[in-house]
Amino acid sequence: MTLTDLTLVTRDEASATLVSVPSTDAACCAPLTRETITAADAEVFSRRLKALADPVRLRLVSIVAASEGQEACVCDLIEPVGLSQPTVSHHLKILTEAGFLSRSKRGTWAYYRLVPGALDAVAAPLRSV
Amino acid sequence: MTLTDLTLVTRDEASATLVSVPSTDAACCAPLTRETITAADAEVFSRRLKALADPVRLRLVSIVAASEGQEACVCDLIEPVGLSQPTVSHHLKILTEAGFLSRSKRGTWAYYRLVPGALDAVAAPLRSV
DNA sequence: TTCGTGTATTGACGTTTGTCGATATTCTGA
DNA sequence: TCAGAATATCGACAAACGTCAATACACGAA
Repeated sequence: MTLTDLTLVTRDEASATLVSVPSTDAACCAPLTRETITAADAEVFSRRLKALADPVRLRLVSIVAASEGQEACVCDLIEPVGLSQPTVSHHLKILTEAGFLSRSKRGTWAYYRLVPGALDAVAAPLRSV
Repeated sequence: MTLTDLTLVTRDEASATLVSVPSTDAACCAPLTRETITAADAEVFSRRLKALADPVRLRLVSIVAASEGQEACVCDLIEPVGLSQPTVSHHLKILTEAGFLSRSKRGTWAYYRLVPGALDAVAAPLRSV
């Protein structure tokens, strides 16, 4: 899990609210505009956003979602994004560790699949209603 | 505008789809899972996500939204995030240039306000329905 | 077991990012 | 006009990031 390396206290000279425990909300936290996000929740949420905030990774997610059976192997993704195989694997790892993709190996091929609801969970805290 | 430094063609040895023009969709692009995002749209969308993908900036957006009249001056934001004034101004600039906040100066104070619909516009392409 | 193929990891490199102190800018009030 | 206050910009620095070539690993086929 990516949560294991989460630093709960980044600046201990700051206020006590920075030490609060992350929300147990599946979507990480309440809508940003409804109540002030805690420092811990902001850390968790920004981690997920960072994983998505790269043009190559956005394309990978999109291509996987649009593929036959919502899954694709690495070999199918190298040519569309135009990067080296190690780089593509690296991006896929980041997306997988962030919970957006799941990996299943069949033979020598590694198939990546979109995790249902993962994108919606990120979108939820951004919605105003 | 931040769009002026957008490099439409990053790798000309890649496929022709990388050279396509960005979508005119207000939300930047169609849902990621509905159709494959173009390289240009991915560049634009990742720029907005990057602006949001920082724990301090998430807190700033959240605090501004929760403030009286949905606006706050820099002086109100320094203490809650526990960083220096130049750093807070820097983050506010990034959020403003990305279109999430608007700035209005009254006297020596600079008031930042949430741009209506800006967060929803980012959330839209992430939704599966 | 050995070979070939698909994928992951490692190590290196240049670029970008977040932060600060120092300083510049802009405005108010006297 | 000048002094002080709020904010923005600049320059520097360490840390994180994106990329690649080289290499290691895992698996199927012969």
